[in-house]
Amino acid sequence: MATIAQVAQHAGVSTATVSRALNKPEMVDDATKAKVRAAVNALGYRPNQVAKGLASRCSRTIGVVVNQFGSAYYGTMIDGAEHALRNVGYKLIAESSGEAATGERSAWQSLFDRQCEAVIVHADVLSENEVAILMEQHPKSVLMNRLLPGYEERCIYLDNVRGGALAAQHLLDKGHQAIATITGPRSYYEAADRLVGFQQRLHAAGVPLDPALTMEGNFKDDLAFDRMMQLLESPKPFTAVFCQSDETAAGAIEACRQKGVRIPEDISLIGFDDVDLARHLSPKLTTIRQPLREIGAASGLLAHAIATASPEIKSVQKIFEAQIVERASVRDFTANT
Amino acid sequence: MATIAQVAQHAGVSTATVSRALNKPEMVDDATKAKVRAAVNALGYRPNQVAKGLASRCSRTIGVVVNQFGSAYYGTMIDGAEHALRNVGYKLIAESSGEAATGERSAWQSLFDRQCEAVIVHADVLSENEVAILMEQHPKSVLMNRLLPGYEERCIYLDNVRGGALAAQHLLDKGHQAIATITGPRSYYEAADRLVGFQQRLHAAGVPLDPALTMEGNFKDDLAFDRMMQLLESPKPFTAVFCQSDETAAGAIEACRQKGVRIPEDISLIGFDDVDLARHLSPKLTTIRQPLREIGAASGLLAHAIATASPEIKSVQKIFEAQIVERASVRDFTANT
DNA sequence: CTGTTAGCGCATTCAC
DNA sequence: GTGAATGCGCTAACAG
Repeated sequence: MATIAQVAQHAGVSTATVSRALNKPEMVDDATKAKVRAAVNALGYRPNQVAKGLASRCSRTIGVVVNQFGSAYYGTMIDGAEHALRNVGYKLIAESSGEAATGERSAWQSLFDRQCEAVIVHADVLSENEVAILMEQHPKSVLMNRLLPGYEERCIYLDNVRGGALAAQHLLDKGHQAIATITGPRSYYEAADRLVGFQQRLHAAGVPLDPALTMEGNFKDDLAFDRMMQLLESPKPFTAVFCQSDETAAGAIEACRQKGVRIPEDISLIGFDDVDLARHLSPKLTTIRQPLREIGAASGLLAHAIATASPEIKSVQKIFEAQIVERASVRDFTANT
Repeated sequence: MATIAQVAQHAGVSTATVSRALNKPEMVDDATKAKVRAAVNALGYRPNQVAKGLASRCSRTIGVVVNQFGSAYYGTMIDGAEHALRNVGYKLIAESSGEAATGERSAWQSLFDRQCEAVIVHADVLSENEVAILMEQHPKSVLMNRLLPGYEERCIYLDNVRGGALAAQHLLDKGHQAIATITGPRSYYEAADRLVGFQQRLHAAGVPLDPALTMEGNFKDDLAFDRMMQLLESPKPFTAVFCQSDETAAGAIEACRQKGVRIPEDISLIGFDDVDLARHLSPKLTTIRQPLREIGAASGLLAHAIATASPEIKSVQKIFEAQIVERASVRDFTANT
């Protein structure tokens, strides 16, 4: 590994000139620039970005912490953030938290220890209070796909209330009147918001949501399977169920299959997220799409704006809207009346 | 951000002592250690890892480059690598290449520029020659899930030939005699190897693989759909198709559905990978499992061994074996004879 | 336009 | 056991 000093010597100039030739070409004479370039090529010199960062106090790096990488949900957001950042010449460095509160906390810290100029956090496990404390401690942080009241300016999130309402509206439009739901973990704000929106819309239409038909899941298919079984075995009749994630719907479908219940003829299902899984399920899942890639990109933009203290902080889109993606898992009762 | 100098001043000692108290506690008196600790807490001091790396010339960081994050395939491997590295006190920093050769090259370089002590590369697009050149240029690199002849010691990979053979064997065991296949891109070595193993096994059993029933896909579902349509519309009869990825199988299933072809009654399907998708497909997909997490973990271990020039380089497992996961997409002709 | 002088924050000699 | 220098590789004033 050649250093800048060696290049300088080889080119017969000072290290400062080499540095300028590389970073501020307009400040240096063409002739010397050529000499420097020649030396750089001859030695295969590559600037040490770490030293550069130390000296200039700017690392051009932004960190991101997620639960895990092995899921399309997180991966898609990271992809979005990475591309957005690449466009402005920043690098993204990712760290996973291992789905533990201590992991989230330490990853958050550690990224700043590495001189990230800002960090994007997808906090799943940390409580609202803990997140608030960390947001105070690290002002250059942005929350990805999470709303923390009081920190709206540093949050990129989906309007989950409207997402839930969308699901309800679709079901109502198709003539459903007896509706069940399998939510996410009660402690997750997304789950709570989706449920609120869902209930409100139903209520507004004079269709109450029976508590006995409201099940708490955890966004995973295994538990969803159990919940759907319970639903199917309960005496309460229903024609549709709103699943708060596509994976939840996958578990529910499996339960229906085992019970010999047809979808959508007997029971209609609507999911949430619209990850790849949704279109591979059978029947193809009607779902509420979350623009994950865009949410990731916005997080990247916001983090960059915060890092550089640019006024763009205000102009980046922070709230995203869910959209319905109609496929084949919801029966239309209004068609054959 | 407090610096080590401020801590030293606050504690009434030298910066060297602070450094030692933190990194080599046994070399410093208990009393002064206490003073240092107090100062650290009082100022909320956190060592700057970048400066630390510069001074000690070891960053305790390993890089990884993948095509994209938004797929479970890459994500799972990264998770494996991250956990393995975390156990040995190393950090993983990931960069995506955007599925382009220049991207792969530049990500590879850039991670070394950031003083990664080693980098793990999942090279998809780069040609064998180009990868070989880069492997020479950067001796501290390991290839993840790819075998590059001549560099076996720095490669972690699946025995794809055996994986292909496994698929063939399973089909033969179930009594299939007329078999089709939809491969990955011909230029990918995995695809070629899987096909070789598949063919050899078939050949050994006296069951030839008809070239007209061998289609080139790209591991994605869209193209697989088209290929399966072609297969279904061709005059050649067949009872099973080996899909070189689960997503390929998903596309094939869709084609069958549109054609009214039942799986596995009319046509049997076998996939490759065993990502989550496989068990959510309908019917549940019988597939060849690739231990992605383990492959990622081994890559992490090997990269760490190479970074620290430890003799463990030799002892980490480099070749992984595929396994068959039987589900419900293959018909058993031997059962009802 | 270019060279000299100072650091960035820390670890690591070498004396004491 | 501890402090005073020195340097990691680079950028950023300040002169000239």
